[in-house]
Amino acid sequence: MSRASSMSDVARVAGVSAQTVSRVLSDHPNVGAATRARVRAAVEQTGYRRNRLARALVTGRSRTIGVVTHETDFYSASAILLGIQTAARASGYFVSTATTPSLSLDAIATAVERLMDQGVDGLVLAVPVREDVSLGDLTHDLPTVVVDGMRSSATEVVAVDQVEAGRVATDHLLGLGHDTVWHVAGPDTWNDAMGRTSGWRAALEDAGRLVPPVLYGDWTPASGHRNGTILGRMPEVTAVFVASDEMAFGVIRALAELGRRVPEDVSVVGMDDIALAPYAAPPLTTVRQPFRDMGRRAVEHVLALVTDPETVHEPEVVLPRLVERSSTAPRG
Amino acid sequence: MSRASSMSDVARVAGVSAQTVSRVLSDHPNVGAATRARVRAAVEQTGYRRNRLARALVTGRSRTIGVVTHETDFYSASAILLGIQTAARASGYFVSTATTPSLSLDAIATAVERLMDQGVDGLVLAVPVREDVSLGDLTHDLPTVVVDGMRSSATEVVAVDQVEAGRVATDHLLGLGHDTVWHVAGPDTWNDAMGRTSGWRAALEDAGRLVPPVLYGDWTPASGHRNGTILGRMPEVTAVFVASDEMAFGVIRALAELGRRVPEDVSVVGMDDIALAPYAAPPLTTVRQPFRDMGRRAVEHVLALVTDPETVHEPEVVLPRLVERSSTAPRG
DNA sequence: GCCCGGGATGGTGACGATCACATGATGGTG
DNA sequence: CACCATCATGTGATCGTCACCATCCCGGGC
Repeated sequence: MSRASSMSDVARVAGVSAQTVSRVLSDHPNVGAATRARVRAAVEQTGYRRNRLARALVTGRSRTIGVVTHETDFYSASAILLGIQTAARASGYFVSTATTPSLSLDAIATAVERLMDQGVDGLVLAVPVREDVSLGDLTHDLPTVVVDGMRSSATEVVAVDQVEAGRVATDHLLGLGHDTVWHVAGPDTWNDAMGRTSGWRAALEDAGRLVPPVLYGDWTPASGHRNGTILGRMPEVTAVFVASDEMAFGVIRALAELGRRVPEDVSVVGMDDIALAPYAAPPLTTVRQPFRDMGRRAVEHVLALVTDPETVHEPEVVLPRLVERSSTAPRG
Repeated sequence: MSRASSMSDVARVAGVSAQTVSRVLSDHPNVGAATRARVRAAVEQTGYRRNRLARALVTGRSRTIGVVTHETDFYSASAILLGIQTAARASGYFVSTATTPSLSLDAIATAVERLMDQGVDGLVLAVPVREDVSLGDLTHDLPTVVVDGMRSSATEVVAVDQVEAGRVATDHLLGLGHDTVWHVAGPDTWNDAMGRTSGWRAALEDAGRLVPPVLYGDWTPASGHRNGTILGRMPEVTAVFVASDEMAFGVIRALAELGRRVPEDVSVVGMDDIALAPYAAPPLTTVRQPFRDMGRRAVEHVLALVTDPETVHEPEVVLPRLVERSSTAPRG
């Protein structure tokens, strides 16, 4: 084809002005029924498709939202992205993604700028944004929702109650009779990870238990394995709360290598409830995170902000749910 | 801010015409050094950013590539997407994603149309496209590369040699002394899955072994578990080639539940080498797929097509590599 | 001294759509 | 029957950029 047909082509075929075509396509009320039908037919006949670029240029709206994610293949990231995709599509929006190789403010800012160059209407940051960062500076006041962030801050955040999540996991283990619970945490650059850690600590303190030192991982199963090797060598460790299922797989593997059985010798609770969690050995007790749902809600909220910048975020707190499987057992 | 600054704003500040600003920004040669500097300063001062939409409108290039993926959280999909993202960014391109809830031709066509509305310059289809489908009809002759497709077809495809992959896995098991190898395949709608199955069958036939009936899964661990329950009940099954690691987790779990040990009683080979594969119980022997690399190559090829539609695809065949871990052992 | 080539710049008109406003027809009302 | 509200449609300007062509100026060759 030499050139895609434009509105004036359609207008010519239908014998009306381009403006009328525009009205028909935008479902404007004030168009005669006969004209409308004629235009529809002409559109069909010419195979016309509205040019979104031209449209975006003049309206200032691209109907695209930008998503910044960390450049990893973690389950959580892809699940959130999936929720975002689905919700955006349902609302007739497009999704443009920018990954950032690092979590430094610079790298995130670069990703954001790339998306702004794209002309996105709103932004979902699926990366941790520290509380001391002014979101306005970062995003130049584009409607933005952060998926990993402190709910206490002024920024718009969609998140489950991570403190509660840490607490639920820990309480479950304490309830099984364990004296205390060890913790393999996520990187302290992530707000979600820190939230889980505080919940864990709070639960232990509330129960008057000893708070063991925190071990840190980087979300990868390999880092779980490293930490599992340490924990497995300490006979007093009977219960571990791991801040992600992927790390939990590593921990369990390391324990197995050291001859410590799960759950007979050590109980392990993960976090996320990834698709493979039920198929771990043993099936992993974990705290479910509604990733898709978070993505969906992030989109809904961004779109609300896009439509009306004055929208106030009502943080609906989603309570995480413990999914009990076989990696936890009463203290032997 | 009331309105982002435009080229004419910058031009006014620099005391030149908008055209000159455009030339400076496009690194056109014919601009005086002094003028160039002045314009650069003005750009800096006004915080000007070129409007990509307007640019795309007039040039007909959006510097965006569209990706169609299946709406799932499978590791493979997110890893490929990751490779695409990285490569696109490196080339200064943007990525817009559209997920399709089903693999029907209609659903895929809808996703493609959404992306075309977006004005993408090229397309990567990370979904299976049947050989009898005219890619041209689907994509209206937009530069397109398919990631899951038959290499034999006329379409532009980036893929590893799946037949070889199936063969490698099967040969490995036969080499360990197993009489034959059972197979849990992926859905027969996927070309990759079918390739693996043919490789498996060919390896068995070449070795003059009995070819057992194929069991089919849907890539999910749950489907692996279902099939594992069947296989585990048959004492004659000593070796299984599973078409994805995620299903392999399910198979292994089912075998464990039935009291069959891996690898002592049954050897299992997976496919993909997902991040969790080394942390399965036991660590999974599998065939590595270079997902990120495939994504990267898909982008490179699409961009070549965008630049020069006459580009001919040289299918560099990537040979898959067996990664031996502990889920396979010589026949006991 | 004249002419020519080419580097540096500016002006104009698309690109494809929408918006604000203008126009003409219609019909109901006092 | 004059008047105005309402609906249906057209006109012109505009969004921000780049392609194309015109213009100006300078230096060099003959």
